Parts: sequence; C-alpha cells; structure tokens
Amino acid sequence: MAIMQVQGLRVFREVARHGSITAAARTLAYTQSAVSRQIAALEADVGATLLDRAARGVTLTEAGRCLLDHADAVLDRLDVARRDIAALRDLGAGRIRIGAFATAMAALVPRAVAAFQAEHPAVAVHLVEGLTPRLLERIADGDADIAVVSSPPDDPPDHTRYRLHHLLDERLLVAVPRDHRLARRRQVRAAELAGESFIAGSADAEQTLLRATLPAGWTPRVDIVVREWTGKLGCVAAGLGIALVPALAVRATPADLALIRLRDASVRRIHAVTAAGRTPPAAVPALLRQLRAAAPTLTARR
Amino acid sequence: MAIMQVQGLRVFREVARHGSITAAARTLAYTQSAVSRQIAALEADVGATLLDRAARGVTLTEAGRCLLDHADAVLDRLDVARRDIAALRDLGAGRIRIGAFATAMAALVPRAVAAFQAEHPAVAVHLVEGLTPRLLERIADGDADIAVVSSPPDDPPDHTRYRLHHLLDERLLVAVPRDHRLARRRQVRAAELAGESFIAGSADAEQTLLRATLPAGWTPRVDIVVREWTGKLGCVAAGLGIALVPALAVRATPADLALIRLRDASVRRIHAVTAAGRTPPAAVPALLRQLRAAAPTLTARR
DNA sequence: TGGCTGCGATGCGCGACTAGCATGGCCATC
DNA sequence: GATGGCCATGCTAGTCGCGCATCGCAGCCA
Repeated sequence: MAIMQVQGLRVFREVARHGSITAAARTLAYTQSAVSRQIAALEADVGATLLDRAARGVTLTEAGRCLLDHADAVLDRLDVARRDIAALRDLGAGRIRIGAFATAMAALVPRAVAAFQAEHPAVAVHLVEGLTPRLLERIADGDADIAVVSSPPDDPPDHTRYRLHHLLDERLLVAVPRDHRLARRRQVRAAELAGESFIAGSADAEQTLLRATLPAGWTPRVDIVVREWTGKLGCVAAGLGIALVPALAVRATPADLALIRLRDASVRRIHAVTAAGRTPPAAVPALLRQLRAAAPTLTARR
Repeated sequence: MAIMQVQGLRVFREVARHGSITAAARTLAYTQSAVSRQIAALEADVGATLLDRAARGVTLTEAGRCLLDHADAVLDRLDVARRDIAALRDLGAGRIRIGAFATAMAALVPRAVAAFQAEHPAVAVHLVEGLTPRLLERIADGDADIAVVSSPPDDPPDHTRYRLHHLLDERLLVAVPRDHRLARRRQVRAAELAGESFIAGSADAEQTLLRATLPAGWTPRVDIVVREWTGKLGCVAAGLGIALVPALAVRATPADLALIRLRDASVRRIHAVTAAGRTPPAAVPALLRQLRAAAPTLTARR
C-alpha cells in the first residue's frame, strides 16, 4: 500500500484551497487527470472519501477536513525541517564546540572566534580549555567539533583518527631583563642558557618545554615558581631570572624586558584537529578559516 | 526535484534507530542497496550530509539529528492522521447533526439516538428541532447531516437535491372520550367527524392535517385551542371535544380516552433526508439503521 | 601480513508507477 | 436543446525505484 505520499498531501491541500481539482492542477502545473488520480490514490490510502464531487468543483467531506488539518501540519513541518537544515548549512543556526589548550586561549582562539562570530552571529560557540590528550579524546568521542592542540613535530596526533589542519609552528621565546647579557640578541641557542636561573610556571613545566632540545642530563635550574604570566614576567623584569615564554602567550611585548627567540628549541606544532570519519558541522570550516587567518599575526616577530 | 518522500523519512528514521543501513533494510524488508539509495536521495534533497559512514554502521551528523526530530514529528503526525480518519470511519469519533420536526422528537428520534449512542458512544450527537422546510435548508446548506421530516405523499422533498430514506407513513389518529359514540370503532372516515368540535394545537394546525383529505369547503369546527399534548388530551378525556393526534406523538395510549385510526386521512410520509451530492459522515448510515429499527415500533397499533 | 568478514556504494536491468492525452459522463446555465 | 465547465478513466510512454550482483573499504584474526 502506498504510504501517504507527501506529494499527495501537497496536491490535496491545493485542491482544498481552490475547491477545484482543475484549478489546483493549474497552479501545480499538472494536468487535471494527474490531480484527480492523486486524490483518488490518497482516498484509497486513508480509506475514506475526502472530497464531494459536484458540478462546480469539489467540497471537503468530514474526513477531508480532518485530513486537511493534519496535512497542513505535516507540510508546514517539512518546510521547517528544510529551513532548519538549510540554516545549519548556511550557518544561520547551529553550534560549534571548540577545545583548545591553555596558551591557544590567550590570543589565537579568541581572535578567531571573535571574527567567526562577527561573520556568523547565529551560531552558538562553546569553548573548552584542556590539555591536548583530553582534547583529542573529546574529538574522538564526538564531544567537541574542533580542537586546537599542540604536539611535538615528531609525535603528531594519529592522522587515521584525526584530521589535522596545521596552523603554525610555535616558537619558544626567552624573556630576559633589559640589562641581561643576551638582551640585544635576536636569537639564542638553548645551550647558552645553561647556568641561568629559570622562573617557572610550575616545578617541571619548563623541563617539558626544553626536554626535546637540551642535551640529555642537563636540567635547567629553577629557583622561583610563579604561576601567572604577569608575575613571572614581573620577576624577569626585576632581574630575578629568565623565563621561557611560548610565542602564543605573548600578546604584546612588555616594555621592560626583552623576548629572544630560542633558536634550537623544539617547536611545538599547533594543529586544529577534527574527527576523521565524521562530517563536521558547517561552522567548522568557517572557524578553521578564521584560525588560519589569525595564526600568522601571532608568529610574526616584532 | 523530489519533494521529501515520506518513505524516505521512514527509512531514515529506521536507519537512525538502528545505526546501520543494513539492519534498517532488514527490518523494512528492503535490500541494503534500496535503503542506501533512499538515504542518498534524501541527502540530495535536503542538501546536507545526514549520516557519517563508518566501517561499523553509520552515525547521524548534526543535520541528521536535526532532520530526525522533524521526521519523527512528521511521521507521528501522519499516523495520527490515519488513526483519526479511521476513527471517523469506524465511528470511534466524529459528530452527527440531526434535525427533526417536533413530533418526531417525541419518540422516534430519541429512541433511535439512544440506540445509536449505546452502539457508538464516541460520536457526538447534535439535535435540532425545526419545521420541515427549515430542516431541508439546513441539509442543503450542509448545516445538518440528516433530518427527519414529514411531507405529504404527493409533495416529497426534491429527490435531486436530497436522498430520501422512507421511514414510515404516519397515520392520523382521532382521540375521543371513552364514552364517545365512536369510542369502540377501530377506524373512522374523516367525513364522520363532521360536526364534531375539535380541540386544536393551534388555530389552523388541524386544518393543515385534514386539508388534503376532507371535502373541499368543509372546515372542522375548532372551539378550543390548547398548545400542549397533555392538555389537549386532557380536554378530550373531559369530553370537551375530539382531537387529531399524529401517531408519532403517541408514546402510550392514555387510559381515559380512545385513539381511533382516521382511515382516509392523508398520511404524512416520514423520511430521513440527507444531502444528495454529499458524502455523509460515517455516523449517518448507522443512525439511519436505528431510525429504521425504531420506526415500526411506533406504527404498530395497540 | 594476508585472508576474512561486515558494511556501504554503485552499475545494470526490469517492473511498477505516474503523468499526459484524449474521451466520456454529469450537471448547470443560457 | 446546445454549450461549457468539471471530474473520472482507458491507454500509452517515460521515469523511478527496487533487486541483483559487485566493488571498495576498514577492522579483525590467525
């Protein structure tokens, strides 16, 4: 048995509106016979007479009136469905869930998101900060749509599970006081920092940053631990030591200290990551474009 | 372009439920290829990818989840429509608007309606009392579904505009006091009533009742006018005169008077009338059956 | 690592469906 | 009684959709 064709309902609604099969056929660009048959099929389907045929057009029966209500609702709902999906596609609606590691949250992601929202104000943005492994989990589980993660060049996220969109390679900077012996240098080698006292964000964080590059067995001397960037850089400015600064964390060069490129430090590769097998929300490519646009502004050296 | 086939939505819902095209195909008794194509067609129609195809089954995309909501609503609504129409057809719902002239309201219609309601308690019954011409108007205008009307045998309602369902021919009775000279008779001729004093319901109502049969120029003598049947029959019992009584108005023979069949009075034909060109609500045939069942019980002479 | 299995996509062919054409019947109007 | 408008229907051709078979791909296991 035919299963209540949408086309049939559409035709039926038009017939009901016009009170005439012929008139409905005209506006639908069908022949009268086609419409007549559509109605007949619909009647056979629902098992009731829908129209009373008279000399001048047709009239709805009780069953016809009943069906018309439902047909209107159904057709309207289908229009809504079509519109909703189009809105999702054209970024007139929807949602994007973004994950990013802490440093990316400093400037890269906020700038990209701001530009994205200016372009697509109807899309809801969810932001989550986290460490790279956890962010990748979220992507794999479908709990986030896109994540900005950092990874060593020799250990990128599994490209069979993730689609990687390279954004930039993050340089590591060294912050030194204005009067430091290296303050005039544009770049230094890590080895030259041996013997310096490091001001760290946490006891072993800088070790992680330097580990890949520094000679094995060499451990930077950490005398002061300061959590916040402002405090850390304040200590540097006061001459208490030097500090490693990921380039992404720098929004503007502070006046009272120097930032020197660490020449041979392993760069961290910054990727935007999406799930490999999944069709991303339409907002993802748009945000990706903004991330790509924002990335160069943060790698340029001042 | 195809217009969002219902079948497509149904298939899509099943696929979403199972998370697998093959599994959905099995439960739908289709081949995997058919379902795969249905989904592809739906995707082309809405202009968005609905499923992510993985090695183990499929997952909904954002657009897919969006469409699923709407598809559920639409399919549910179609089921409701089907159910509603079936209910109308099977008298599990709906309404019937009945018109009837006053005398029919005394017993015929109430009995039929009572039996009908016992059979189909879900159908709402609207009752309207009125004169035959007005009732016929209502039928023609679609303001009533069925009407019980009376008409002279030689002037039935226009059968091109109305479907007539003959219920009974109503005899006219004469009510006389128990000690009246005619009280023992089973029937009388109208001519035998000449000279009698009539107790009428209204000044000229009885003339209407008798006009067709009585010799032209003969006018029954009306001395007393009493509106109500009970009062009218009370007057007869008290010996104040005799009265004409439509058979339908008699529910039980009063003990204190005699009812005599008026042999040559023009009978009134009682029809149930429906609109000729219109499909009646399903309740109409059912009520018609009850009217036909109730009619004989009111024509049988006690 | 190579066969195996399960899943979805697709080329091909046939059957069913459906729209169009032409015709016929019915009713109202002139 | 003729005419015109409206709906139903027999017939035909084009289209669509399903099934069959096959292919490609990914994960699994020995």
